[in-house]
Amino acid sequence: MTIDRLDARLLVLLAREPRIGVLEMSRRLGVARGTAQARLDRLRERGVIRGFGPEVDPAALGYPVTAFATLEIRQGQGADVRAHLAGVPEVLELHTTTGSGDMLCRLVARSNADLQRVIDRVVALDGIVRASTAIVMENPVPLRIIPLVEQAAKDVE
Amino acid sequence: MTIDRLDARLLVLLAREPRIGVLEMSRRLGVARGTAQARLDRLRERGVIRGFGPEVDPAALGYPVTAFATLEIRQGQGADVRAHLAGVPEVLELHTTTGSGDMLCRLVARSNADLQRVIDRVVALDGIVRASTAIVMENPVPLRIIPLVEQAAKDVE
DNA sequence: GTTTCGGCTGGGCATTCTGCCCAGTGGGGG
DNA sequence: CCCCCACTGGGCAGAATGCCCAGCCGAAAC
Repeated sequence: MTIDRLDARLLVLLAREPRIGVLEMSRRLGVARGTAQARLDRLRERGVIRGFGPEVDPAALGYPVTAFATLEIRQGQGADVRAHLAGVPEVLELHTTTGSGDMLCRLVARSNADLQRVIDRVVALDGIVRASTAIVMENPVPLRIIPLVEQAAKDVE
Repeated sequence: MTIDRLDARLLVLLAREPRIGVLEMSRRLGVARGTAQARLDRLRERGVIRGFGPEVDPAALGYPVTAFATLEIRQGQGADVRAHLAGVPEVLELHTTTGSGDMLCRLVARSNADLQRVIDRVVALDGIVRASTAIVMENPVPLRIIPLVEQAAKDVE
């Protein structure tokens, strides 16, 4: 459940230049190809690397508006709400959080006006008592993992 | 600023099996290799595909606790706060949102107890007036993009 | 109507990478 | 003290890549 410096360097390298192959990776890291290959395989096995899915920009798909909605859920309606929200394409992410039946979800929309449509669709379910929405204006720190990887590697030293 | 059905099929295919190459992709899609290559290049140029970074699971790095913190910011301190939070590895993401100087950030920690340390570090700055934290218990819908891609393709038809 | 142009096809080419194998080495744990 | 595991450095066939080409087609421009 931990990574060493070589793993960390590998992850950072992969994060910066995802398209490089195992051979090039081994060259940059200064290890044999088999080693790089084995490390990579192990990271995937252990679940550290979940996958290499393409990062798609919703804005480039025509959904430039992002918002976070906090949902207050009626007791015992959790499963219904989850299923409902999973069926809404504009819901990119859903978490259940501490607090009285609360959920937090990330939404996207084609415009601020369109956001209303999305929210209406989200709350169009009995199990949802109330929704409080915060529209994202800026994203000073986009989802990142490198600093954490480096921190995790340091903690092991 | 839009994608057609072939683009959508390509994105979905790529999301499901990220490691397949251009040749295999063209076979699955039933088009010439050059076409698949060209579509892929264009999607990257247009910014629809931002990259293929590895998806790293913080839990597997030893950070199984995720939380969202809403920060109330003192007027005019935005830049300081952004710089401060960018320097904290456990801050995976930061957004500025509508509302009075509010920000929303995603945090991870090694444990619930460790979360206290992270929050302390986050709020250790004059510019931050107050922090309200919600700990994530479940993640019924992990960050996803496929449904939105399919929706975007349908809207074009 | 006719021309032009961008996208797609299907193919060929040299280069590179992959997946898989091997024997040999070195250090740490049993 | 020995064994095991990780790493090294190498070889091999097969596959994919990057890059080129000529030809075809439909749509938009003229």
